[in-house]
Amino acid sequence: MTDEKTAILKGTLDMLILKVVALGPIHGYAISQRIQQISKDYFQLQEGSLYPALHRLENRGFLAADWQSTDTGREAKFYKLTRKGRKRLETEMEGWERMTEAVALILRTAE
Amino acid sequence: MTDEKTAILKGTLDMLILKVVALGPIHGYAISQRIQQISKDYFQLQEGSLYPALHRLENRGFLAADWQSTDTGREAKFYKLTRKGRKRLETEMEGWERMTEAVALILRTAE
DNA sequence: GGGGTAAACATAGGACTCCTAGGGGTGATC
DNA sequence: GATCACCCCTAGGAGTCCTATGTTTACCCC
Repeated sequence: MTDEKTAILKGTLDMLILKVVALGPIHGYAISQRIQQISKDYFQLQEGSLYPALHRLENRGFLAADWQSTDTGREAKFYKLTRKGRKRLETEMEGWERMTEAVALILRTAE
Repeated sequence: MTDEKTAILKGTLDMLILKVVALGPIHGYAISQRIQQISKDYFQLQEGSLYPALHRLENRGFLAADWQSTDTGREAKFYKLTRKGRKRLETEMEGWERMTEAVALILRTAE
């Protein structure tokens, strides 16, 4: 059952992650916090969504990772964009623009 | 594999259909044409997506259907919005607004 | 020292949605 | 009478997100 709680539209998450990583190297756990913070709590990213997404982005060559220690003294996997990932982000953003415009065309149609 | 061809964002289709049906009673086949036309060919709705969507919208009580004949003299299943469907469309449109705003917040973040 | 909490990672399984690829019937057109 | 456009339908697969659960380590408090 698709209920109203499904906040993140399927297919959007990758773009959001790429965008946040584009702001600077960052580890997974912090990505989810950052997305939540920037979106003013609209997106509450679950870890069960986050980590699989990170792995597939890495597998596809959009992200590169290495282990470093955080401010709080723990080991964490820091991600950064690859060149391919930067391109991907661009095309995804353009696609998002076109898509939302197409939706807007329909939603604004008054008979 | 998620490639760039995936035009319709999962979860958006129901809203688009409800909106088009809200413009006036219309049968399934015409819905897909109308969506394609209004969106200036951006959305090319497949029948394998359309009909299952119509059935679930009907099952959930958002659409009501009856058979009538078209201009071209064929039998077709005409859909119209129920009261519940009209409410659903409203909440989906509000949700869409909030969601795209949240995405915009993230996409426009320039460190 | 022991217990609790937050940070940080991970995976399995289910639900849902969309698409591909079929199938079928009818009216119009050449 | 064959082809095309119209009009409906379903099964199966791929992909994405979520729930639920598990692990380890740093920190805090008593």
